[in-house]
Amino acid sequence: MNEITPLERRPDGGPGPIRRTALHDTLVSHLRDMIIEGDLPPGTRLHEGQLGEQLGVSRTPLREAIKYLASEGLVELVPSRGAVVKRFSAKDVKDMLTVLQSLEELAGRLACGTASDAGIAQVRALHDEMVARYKAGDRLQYYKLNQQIHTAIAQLSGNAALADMHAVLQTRLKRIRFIGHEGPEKWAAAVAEHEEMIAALEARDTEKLSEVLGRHLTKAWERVRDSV
Amino acid sequence: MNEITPLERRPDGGPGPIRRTALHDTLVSHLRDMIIEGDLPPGTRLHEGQLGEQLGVSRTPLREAIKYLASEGLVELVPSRGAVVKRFSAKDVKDMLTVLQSLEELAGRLACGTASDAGIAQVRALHDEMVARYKAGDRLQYYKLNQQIHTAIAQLSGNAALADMHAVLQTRLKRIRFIGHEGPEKWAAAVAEHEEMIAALEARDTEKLSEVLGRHLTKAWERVRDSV
DNA sequence: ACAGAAAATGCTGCATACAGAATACAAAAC
DNA sequence: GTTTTGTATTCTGTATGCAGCATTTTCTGT
Repeated sequence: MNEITPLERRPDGGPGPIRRTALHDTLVSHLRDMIIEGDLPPGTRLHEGQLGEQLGVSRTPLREAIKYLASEGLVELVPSRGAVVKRFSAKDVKDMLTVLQSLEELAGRLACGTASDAGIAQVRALHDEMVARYKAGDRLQYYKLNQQIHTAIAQLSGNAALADMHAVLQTRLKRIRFIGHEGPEKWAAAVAEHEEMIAALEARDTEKLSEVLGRHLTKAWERVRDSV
Repeated sequence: MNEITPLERRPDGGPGPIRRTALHDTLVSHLRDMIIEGDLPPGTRLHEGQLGEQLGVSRTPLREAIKYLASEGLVELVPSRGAVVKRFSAKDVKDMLTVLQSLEELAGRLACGTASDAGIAQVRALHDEMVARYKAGDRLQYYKLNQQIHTAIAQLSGNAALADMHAVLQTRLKRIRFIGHEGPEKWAAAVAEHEEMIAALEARDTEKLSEVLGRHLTKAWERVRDSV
């Protein structure tokens, strides 16, 4: 997608010493994005020397970031041969969506009980923004807000472990969703489902929300099925 | 629990060059065990120089292993201050068990449909072995086989993502369960529930298995509640 | 004696250097 | 022409060294 660019190591832009302490987090996010956005397609070997030079970072922090991502499941470590970007089969994706569905149903049930009105209002705000982006035809922003909404619902559950697991799966799936270009009618259906979701959440209708979230992901599978 | 001992870096025991390629995995497992078994209690700062010297490893691979464990959620990275063993509150544990329960119910449903007879037989074998350890009063082996059974059921689902998420939560909870000393009557109840589980699995009784797994974890919370 | 500031120590974060393993290539033998 | 083996290169795996931040200790002034 993009070219591989050096890391911005001085976020404030000013002179003076570089921010050393944030390099690890920055590197992890950067690599994660590069994988999600397709700069590093599945199967690519992560060449420490080369990649490090392109990013303007030495091998040590790069290796640490790669190990971190390996534990997240985005890359695979092969002894003596470095790391490669993990490749997901269609079954893998379906399996992940199955688990995600189960987690979101749980999150929906919990959220209806424990979420604050303010929290629900925030999700509503995200949703309205997303609909605006949809109407404007801005796919990228729509996609990002979509993810944010699902993440927000997971967090509304008040269950940190649940939000964690959800985030891990969501990250692994991001790349798939990123490339999944759905047609206009399917896109419209997805937006309609989201509207149902928010309504159920505002009504704190546990069963309804759980059901819609489940249905939403079943359809999500149909939408990406052919892209995998 | 144990003393901190140097890593065994030559698993074959014989002469010749040490197995270098496995160091990362070995270190990760070793540190994980040290955390689970209480050699590194929650809140402990992981001192790179000191810990590395005790393990007989230089700082670089140690740092990589720590970053890996950070992504697994066992340790927390504090900028400029290294890593500390993560501390879980009672609510954290309850939350993790809630998610684990949801995952196991899903696994039970899937396993009843897709598991092979051979796979079920293996779980039965583990169960019988576990009962034998129970009768012998061997708590440690009982505990380990108990974990293996739950892991095995997650794997029987045939859903790799599910098994993954289950394993992550199980690992985070291992320490809690390790210290949770239940009384004889509660122990007996747990064994009885396990017997129900296996029976339901062998009968491929989806609803029953799902229900028992759910109940089993609800009770598990009651058992550890006071230990946290 | 106490409070604040300055120096000192110890640790993390990053870079570089070195050793061993895997692979690629080339030359020789069949 | 094909296979095999030796060599060279490249990359990973590990160790070490240096610089900066955090904390603690000590010194100074009131």
